[in-house]
Amino acid sequence: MAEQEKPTANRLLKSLSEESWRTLSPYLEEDELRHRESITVPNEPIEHIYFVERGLLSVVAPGPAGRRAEVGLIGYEGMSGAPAILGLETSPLDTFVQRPGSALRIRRENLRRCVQEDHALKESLLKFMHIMTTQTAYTAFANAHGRLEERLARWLVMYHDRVDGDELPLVHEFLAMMLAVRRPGVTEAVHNLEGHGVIKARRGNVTIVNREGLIEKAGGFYGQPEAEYNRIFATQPETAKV
Amino acid sequence: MAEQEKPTANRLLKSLSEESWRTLSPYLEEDELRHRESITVPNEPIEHIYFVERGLLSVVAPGPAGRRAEVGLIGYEGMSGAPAILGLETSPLDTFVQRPGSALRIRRENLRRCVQEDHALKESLLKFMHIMTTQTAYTAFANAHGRLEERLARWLVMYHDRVDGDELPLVHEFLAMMLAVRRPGVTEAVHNLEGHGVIKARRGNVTIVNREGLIEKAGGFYGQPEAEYNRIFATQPETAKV
DNA sequence: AGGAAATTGTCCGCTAGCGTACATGACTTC
DNA sequence: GAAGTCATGTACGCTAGCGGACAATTTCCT
Repeated sequence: MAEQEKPTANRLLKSLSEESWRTLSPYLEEDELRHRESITVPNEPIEHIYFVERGLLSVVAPGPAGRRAEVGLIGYEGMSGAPAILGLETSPLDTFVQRPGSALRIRRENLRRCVQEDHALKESLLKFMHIMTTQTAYTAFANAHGRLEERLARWLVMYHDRVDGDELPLVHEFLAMMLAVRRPGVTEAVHNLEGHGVIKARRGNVTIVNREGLIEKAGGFYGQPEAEYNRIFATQPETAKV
Repeated sequence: MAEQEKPTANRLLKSLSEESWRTLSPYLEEDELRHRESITVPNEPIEHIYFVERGLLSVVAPGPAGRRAEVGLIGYEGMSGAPAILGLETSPLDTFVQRPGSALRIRRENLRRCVQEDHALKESLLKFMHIMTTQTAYTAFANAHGRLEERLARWLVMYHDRVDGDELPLVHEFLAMMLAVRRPGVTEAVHNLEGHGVIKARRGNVTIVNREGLIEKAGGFYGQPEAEYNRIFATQPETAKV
């Protein structure tokens, strides 16, 4: 089966071999991703694993005093709940719908069964897990070194990668939470980026005007995990055709 | 084989089933961990995977302008080069010896063969990979929210977890690099912690005086990945006996 | 012992971003 | 179209930590 024929927009699923797809597909069901819906609750059993088709998931590390920081962003290129591949029931991290859309989902037990009988499937999914780890590592890096404006720019580009179109429905308050900074700080940084003409901001919306310029504004903090994704999934024969 | 009998101090290896140990052990060779030795070079083939027995490895994300930030710390509880389990040849991250010691190491191709024929072995090692991801996620969290003193305290406790004794041979310059902060900032934070009597600092050395107090000084940033490790590896029958 | 090197202590002005509060503007609801 | 809610703009004093420089100290090497 050529990947174009697989009835999904998920890049990870599309990269699977025909056989792996046959293993998995009977258990996949279409599901809507509703705004702010919780996909996995920290330390509670993961029920479903989601292969995103449209929309965005955020993975967040919850800490003391209700503080949180985003450690991962998942779009149509990936899946939620990676620990489930390893047979783990839970994870301390929190995953929720950040931008509504849709996904193919599978029950944890079924995924578990699939990856146990289909080794190649397991390998593919684990490779995505590596990408997520890389993303998290570079988020730690950016948090340590990056200025607010750079981190914001990085984040906007990462968001842009994962959705159609240049209009990102976002409010400052939410950005502040994701970046673990103060809301007026975001307002100021948005103004600066807009002043440089790389984005255009309206109430509840950021539009990417000049993606390349925005990447420059990210000051070198964008790109490493993305390069890793392309490196790894480009060597899969099924994606090489894209 | 009771785990106590396995000739290794590595907690991950000790947690393996008798069978998995038999799969792996023929390929393991003792190796010295020399100070600052490079264990894996970013984007170059991983040659060996190290199961640490004594000493410490640091995993670092290298970024533009020679900037770097630590995203993982590995002692006798873990292993280096997790991506190799997945069949990946390389990783963008850097691993080096932070504190000299010794390890059992295995060639990447051999590890790969072992995990392909021994499913349970693969599962165990992958579970450690999950721990590393969790550690990285909470490093990102601490980098985003924590003050320098809190991050330093967290780091010292994590170091303390992974070595024998309370004497940590450390210079401020190095701590500054790990935490991605300015060296005099470390000096000041060390003084503060010493002023509270939780550590004692001498040239090239930090001694843990009051571990519990130090954890408090970490302001809630220490503990989540460690809890996850204990949760996951305590359910392994082999470690339950310890 | 004497000089070199490494490590730590300290100081300066500076900046990013905080915490807080409040005002303005925009969209929604009835 | 009035009231209410949500989102954004802005201001102010404050603090942590920066960048850089330099001095003091300890250890190492010869």
